[in-house]
Formats: sequence, C-alpha cells, structure tokens
Amino acid sequence: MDVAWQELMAITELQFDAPTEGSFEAMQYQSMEAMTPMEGYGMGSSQSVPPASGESYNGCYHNEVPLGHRSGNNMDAMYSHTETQLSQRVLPAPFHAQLTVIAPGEQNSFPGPSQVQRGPSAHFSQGLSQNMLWSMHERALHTRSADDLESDSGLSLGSSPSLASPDYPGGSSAPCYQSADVGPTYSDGEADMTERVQSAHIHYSMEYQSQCHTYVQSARQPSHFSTQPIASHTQTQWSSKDPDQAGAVNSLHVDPRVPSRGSPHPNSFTKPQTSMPTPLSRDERKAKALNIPFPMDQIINLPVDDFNELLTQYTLTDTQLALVRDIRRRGKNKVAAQNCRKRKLESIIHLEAELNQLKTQKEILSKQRFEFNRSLAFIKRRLSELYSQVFSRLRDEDGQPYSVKDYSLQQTPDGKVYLVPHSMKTWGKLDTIASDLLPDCAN
DNA sequence: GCTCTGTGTCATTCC
DNA sequence: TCGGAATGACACAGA
Repeated sequence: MDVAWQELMAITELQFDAPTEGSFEAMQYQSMEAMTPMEGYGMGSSQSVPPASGESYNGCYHNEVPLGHRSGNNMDAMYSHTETQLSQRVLPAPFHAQLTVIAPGEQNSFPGPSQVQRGPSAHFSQGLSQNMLWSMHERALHTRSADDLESDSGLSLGSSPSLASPDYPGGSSAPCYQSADVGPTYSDGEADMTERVQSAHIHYSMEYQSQCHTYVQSARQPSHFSTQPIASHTQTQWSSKDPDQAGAVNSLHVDPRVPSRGSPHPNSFTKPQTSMPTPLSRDERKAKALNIPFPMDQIINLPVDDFNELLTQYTLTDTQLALVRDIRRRGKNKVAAQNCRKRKLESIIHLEAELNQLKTQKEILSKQRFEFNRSLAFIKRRLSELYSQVFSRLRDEDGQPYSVKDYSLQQTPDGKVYLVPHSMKTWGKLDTIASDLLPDCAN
C-alpha cells in the first residue's frame, strides 16, 4: 500500500507540472528548441545584401552546422524517456504526501490548483514555403518587333536616343554586321575554342572576385574587350589581337565572323595565348569605325571623373560621344550581369542546402514526437494502474471501498492529497485534468 | 528541329 | 541630376 501510494503520488505531480498532453509536448519542444537553435535559417536573415564585389555570401549565411551534429547529442537525452527511466521517475525515494478524505460539504476548504503552466507552442520555420523560381532562360514567344531587330544590332534603344546609333546614320538602315550577315563563325580550330572557353571560365570566376574599378587596376587586369594592358594601347589604340586585325581597323572592315549578340565572345573574357586572330567585339568594331581615339579598357574601366577628363582631351562628335558612353554602359553592365548571375546561382545553391537541412530537421522532430507520445502513453497506463491499486485499498468509515466513479485523488501544490468526490463541481478543472490523465479510471 | 545553357544587351529601379 | 550597381527580360549562338 505505501509503495503503491508513493508511486501514485509521484505520478500525480504530473497533474500540476504537465497536466495535458499538449502542454507536455509543448514543453518538450520548447526544450528541443533550446537545444537546437535555428541559427537564423529564416529567409530574412539569410538574404542579406551580398557584398558589392569580391566576397560572395560569406557574410550573409551563417555557419551551417549539420543538424545531426547540432542536435545529435541532445537527441539521446530527449529519447531517454524510456520505460526504465520512467519507472525510476515514478518512484521517488522521499515522499511526504498526506492523504485527506474530504466530505462533499467541505469543498470550500480545498485549495485551488495552481495555474497550469503551458509552454509556448513549438514554432518551426516554414523554410521554403514559397518556390523561388527564376526564369533565367525564359523563352519569349512573341514576335520580334522592329525595335528588337534594331536592338539586336546592339545599340542602345533608349539611353541616348538623340545620339545613339552611330552605326545607323539614317536611323533605320540595317547595320553592316547584323546576324544575317554573320558568316560561318570562327575560323579558329576546335581545340583553340576549347582553350578559350576554359580560360574564359577561369577569368569569369576571377572577374567576380575582384572587379576592377580604377584605371590602375584595369591596367593590371585583362579587360573584357581588350586583352592587353593599357600600356599597349599607346602604340595600338585598339585592342587588336594581331596585326591583321589592326590593319582591318583602318579599312573599317567589319569582321563577319563575329556574332552580333549573345554568343560567348572569345575576346570578351580571355587573353589569347596563341597567335590566332581573335575577332573584335562589336563595340570594338564600332569604335574603330568611328575612330574613337582611346581604348576600350579606358572607356569602360576608368573612374567617372577620369573618364570625363579623358573625353575633354579629345574633340569628339556627338556620334562618337554617344558611342563611347554606350560602350562604357554596356561594358559595365556586362560585368554586372555576370556578377548577378553568379550570385543567383550561389543563392540557389544555398537555398537548396537550406531546404535539405530543414527536411532533415523535420525528420528528427517527427521521431521525437513519436517517442514523446509513446512515453506519455506509458505514463498514462502506469498511472491508471496505480490509481486503481490505491482505490482498491481505500476504505471509508463503514469499511466500504471508495468508488473510482465517485471519487478521485487530487494533490495540491502544498503536497497534501485529497480524496475528492466528483460531485464537487468547483473542482471541475482538477477533474478534467484527472480524467485526461486517467481515461480508464474516469470511466 | 527542339531544348537547354551561357552570354550580351536593354530597360528599369534603386542608391 | 548623374553614374553605376542590380536585376528581370529578351535575343541569340552553340551544344
């Protein structure tokens, strides 16, 4: 009897500490949350503005520790509510509970239960609830307009309306290097093209890491349009890759091998290692055609003040000025587009990794929930058995046993235990708690 | 011939 | 107001 009573009263502590299943879970999840901090997985925290240049997302994304490492140790503790330990829990050594039988008329003397403390509901990040779909290569189905055809030649449509189109003096005349005129592409061999592509990728990566913003820097780095240091332009104003190309400048010859737009331009990125002729870019050809007296490198990479100063050193026509500014704008925008695409790819990679981590975390939490539910079911079953055992040994003054249907055992915060008749409606809350914990006995 | 990918360019917005 | 960065959208070439 004493042992059974001690077991029972040890469990009845749950009536005040964790009265309901929901609270029990909430409490456990609260613990979990403390043990496995989310470390700012939310979109807001991870979408910091990336650095303007150079470093990618190092400062934007937190150091991500695999969930298994973050919560693995704690998981053992969380799963430790096995039956063995639970049995130890329901059998505390010191026990000072005092049983008092209360008559139905004594309800006013019964102290009220302490406020049930409910932990905050577990709150988990929704993660990637919204699909982030980037239509990077969305195909347009509409018919190309006349403007499209014009823009296909590469000229600015709106940035410099009055001065643009130095290649279209008449406004609508077709450029001499539009796509239709592009002949059988490059004469370089396939091996050379492969080499260019590879070096282009290398340069692409380096480009993103360090953008050149100064003229000095631009002189050190290969530019998009010129493959030679700035100093070389003192002799050859243009970034011709070989004497043949330079000769083509004076004759205003347009190299038909160069695609007008969109195709990966070998000399847009790479510095040719061979003596094979490299086709000029469209802007280079245009600049040559208009006898722009300074190289592409300077046009694109000079700081604005130096660039404006450079313009003052020459007397340029409006057409030349418009072309130079368009070249500068296009050159900078090309680099910006490359960086933008790289950031977009990095963002996709990070989001995919984050999604995988959230899936892993969801699996872990599901397992924990299953374990908690199993532990709770065991506690309920054990309490029900002890409850019945205690009632079977209780006798009233007439020697008759108390009915579980009419009475319930309640413990107050001060440790006293009362045999409470169900008819006492003021204790309805306690009855509800008891019935929740003792579904078998309450019925 | 179609699809996908990479790239350049334009338009627009924001700083 | 200007310059430039950032980015969506589009066209194009090549695989």
